[in-house]
Amino acid sequence: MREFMNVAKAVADESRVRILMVLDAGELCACQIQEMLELAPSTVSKHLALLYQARLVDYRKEGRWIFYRLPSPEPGWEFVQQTLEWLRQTLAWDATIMADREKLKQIRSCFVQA
Amino acid sequence: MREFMNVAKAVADESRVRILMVLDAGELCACQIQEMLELAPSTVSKHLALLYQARLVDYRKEGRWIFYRLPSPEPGWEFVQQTLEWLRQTLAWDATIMADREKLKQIRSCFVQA
DNA sequence: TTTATGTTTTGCCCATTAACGAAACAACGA
DNA sequence: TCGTTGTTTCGTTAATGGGCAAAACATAAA
Repeated sequence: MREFMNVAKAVADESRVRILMVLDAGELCACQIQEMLELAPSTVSKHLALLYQARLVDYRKEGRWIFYRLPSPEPGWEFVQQTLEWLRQTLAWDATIMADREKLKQIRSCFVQA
Repeated sequence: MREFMNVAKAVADESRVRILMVLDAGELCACQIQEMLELAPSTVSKHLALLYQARLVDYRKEGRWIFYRLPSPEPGWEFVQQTLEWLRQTLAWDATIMADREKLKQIRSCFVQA
């Protein structure tokens, strides 16, 4: 139950839901997510830490950047995938989510790795 | 998005999740739910009102009692059913939920309508 | 080494919310 | 009618949680 509640609370915030949905299109570094949400870096960092605690995102470090992505399926954590699937089905055509995807195209095109 | 967030916030509380799962076995009056959760009537009433606002429960009045139940499928609100299905799949074997079901058997057997 | 950039941690403020008790409301029974 | 029972509303309190800025941390470039 505790693990379920962690996940449920994680998706009970609009910013975090937007993060998950935009990561569905591929990994992003924290600064790209910050730019998309237009929130302070510390705020976004906290959101990402909470999503990681709930096992809803994974990350890798590369140079100065930290790239976040949705987790790959893991035995014993099927309900994480079910949660993501629930989000996809419910929010696929949501106006906010679609606008975020559009905005992200711009952000992606300006991003260059060293 | 607003409707989705209402549902997401509704299931981000353990008491409310327990209510939904126990209603999956059939309708209950508010006093039975109160007895199961061991919370003050006013607290449970507020939880039920919030679940109703999110369209996650429905109710009917009969005499002095108010019976709550899960909603039947409605066109345009498929995601409510998807949410309930997500809960069922995730929490079917949860210890808390199973204990609640057991406790409810006692509560049901003591309940007599006028 | 110093500077710049990306990220997280810390500390604080403000809004939200879960909890309760008391009071109000509703419906039945004596 | 008057109590009794079931439920909700209201008012208050304590805990939670999202937001920011500033400081700390990490890594790469100058």
